[in-house]
Amino acid sequence: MAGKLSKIKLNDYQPLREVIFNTLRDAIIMGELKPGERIMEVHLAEKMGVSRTPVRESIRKLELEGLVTMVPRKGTFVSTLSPKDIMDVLEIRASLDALATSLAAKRIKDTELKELDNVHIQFVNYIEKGNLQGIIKKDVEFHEIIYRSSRNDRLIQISSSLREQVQRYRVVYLKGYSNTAEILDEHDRIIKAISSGDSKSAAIIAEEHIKNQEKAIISTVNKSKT
Amino acid sequence: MAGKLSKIKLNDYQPLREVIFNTLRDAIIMGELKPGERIMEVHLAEKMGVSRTPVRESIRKLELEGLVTMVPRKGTFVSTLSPKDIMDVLEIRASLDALATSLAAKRIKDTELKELDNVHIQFVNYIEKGNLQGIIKKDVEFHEIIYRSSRNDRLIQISSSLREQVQRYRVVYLKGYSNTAEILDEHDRIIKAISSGDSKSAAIIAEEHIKNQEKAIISTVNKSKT
DNA sequence: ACAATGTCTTTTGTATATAATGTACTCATT
DNA sequence: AATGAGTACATTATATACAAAAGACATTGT
Repeated sequence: MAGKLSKIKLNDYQPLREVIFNTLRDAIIMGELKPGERIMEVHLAEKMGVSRTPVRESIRKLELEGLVTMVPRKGTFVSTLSPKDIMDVLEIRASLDALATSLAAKRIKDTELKELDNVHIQFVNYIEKGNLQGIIKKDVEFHEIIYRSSRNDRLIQISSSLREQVQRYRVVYLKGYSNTAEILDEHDRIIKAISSGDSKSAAIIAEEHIKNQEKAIISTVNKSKT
Repeated sequence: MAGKLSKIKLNDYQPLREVIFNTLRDAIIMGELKPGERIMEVHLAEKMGVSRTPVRESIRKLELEGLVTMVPRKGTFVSTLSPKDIMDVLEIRASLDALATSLAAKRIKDTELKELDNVHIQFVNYIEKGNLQGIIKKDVEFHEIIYRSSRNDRLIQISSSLREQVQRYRVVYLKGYSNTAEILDEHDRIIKAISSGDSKSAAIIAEEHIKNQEKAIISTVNKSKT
């Protein structure tokens, strides 16, 4: 059991900068820190009861993730998120989701397939109950399992960063999901394609799935313009 | 002329951490810092004549780019780069290059098309002369123009980070290019597809182009095993 | 009244100091 | 001789101190 213990301890310790990084990232994604809002090191450090150093290090990482924008000797701001930005992200995600799903169709294990089924069932449940938090959670899990099953670590990493961006946009501008029925149906078809090992159609459906999101967002943007 | 002066000054100023970040990144990509090699803050700071702070901040960013690996309270090491890692990267690049090239076929401007032609001509020249440095440079430029023409900023950013990884692998393990004739032919066909606006075949050719690189690398790996 | 300049404040950029942790080595004990 | 505790050393993690730059505002000259 020593292995387990040491592993637990390893997961246990987190440097302050990691804690702060996660806190800030979540705050930005969940819209608590709004696009364009200024981030001041001293202020944050005081608020969290730490010194500026770990705060600074966290901000550097957020910068590379694109969540904040730094202007040298001026300050740091929460990145703005234009419709063009989110279109760019979705354009990429369409490709990468297609890739991940087709890889998953080839490489998924039985246990993962079962997980996928379970998560989907819970997803359907939450939709029926109208539980938005639950819906979001299970939607994220659904795609996470697929990405994990692709057996491509870097793909997992990149796509989760992209997913964050979309999530952020959704929270800040859309404030929720729409067309859940359609999403549900697409998830159904994705599961079928993966479980039958049909990587070609898995890719096609996954790509459509994202493109439909694009359309939904475009229509919302246009609506808010008029 | 005041505008020009102030503009120059603006571009001129780079925080130390940026300079260090770039220096270290290049050193890793060019194989001067070898995979697994340890990176010590004090040591680097002394060597570059600065304090530890900007060095640390640079390392944080390198970590997020995946070029170094940190173990809390132990130290930082140049990331190792297994064949599996590089296969993962190429798998993604195949998709993203296909995407970028198909987008470029739709969105490229005449001036960029001319640039592309020019770079390709220079590329051919360098191949004939056997100038390896030149070949690499023009190959990079070729793909950079295509990515730029995709008009998708995030795609540009992600793919250039992936390209760095491949480049690093090439330098560290392969120490050069092979099958230049094939690459040349593929670039030719990519230009044709883009200039005729044929996004479908542009995507297909670009994907093949990367997959051929995969094959080349796989065969080299297998060769070095025996 | 308006523009230019200077100074004052705020905030970031960099350096250094202190604390905590991991590693390696020595020495004693079995 | 092998193992384990203890200790010294190396290195990172965090905090604080100091320097430099940018922005705001007031003051002064025209």
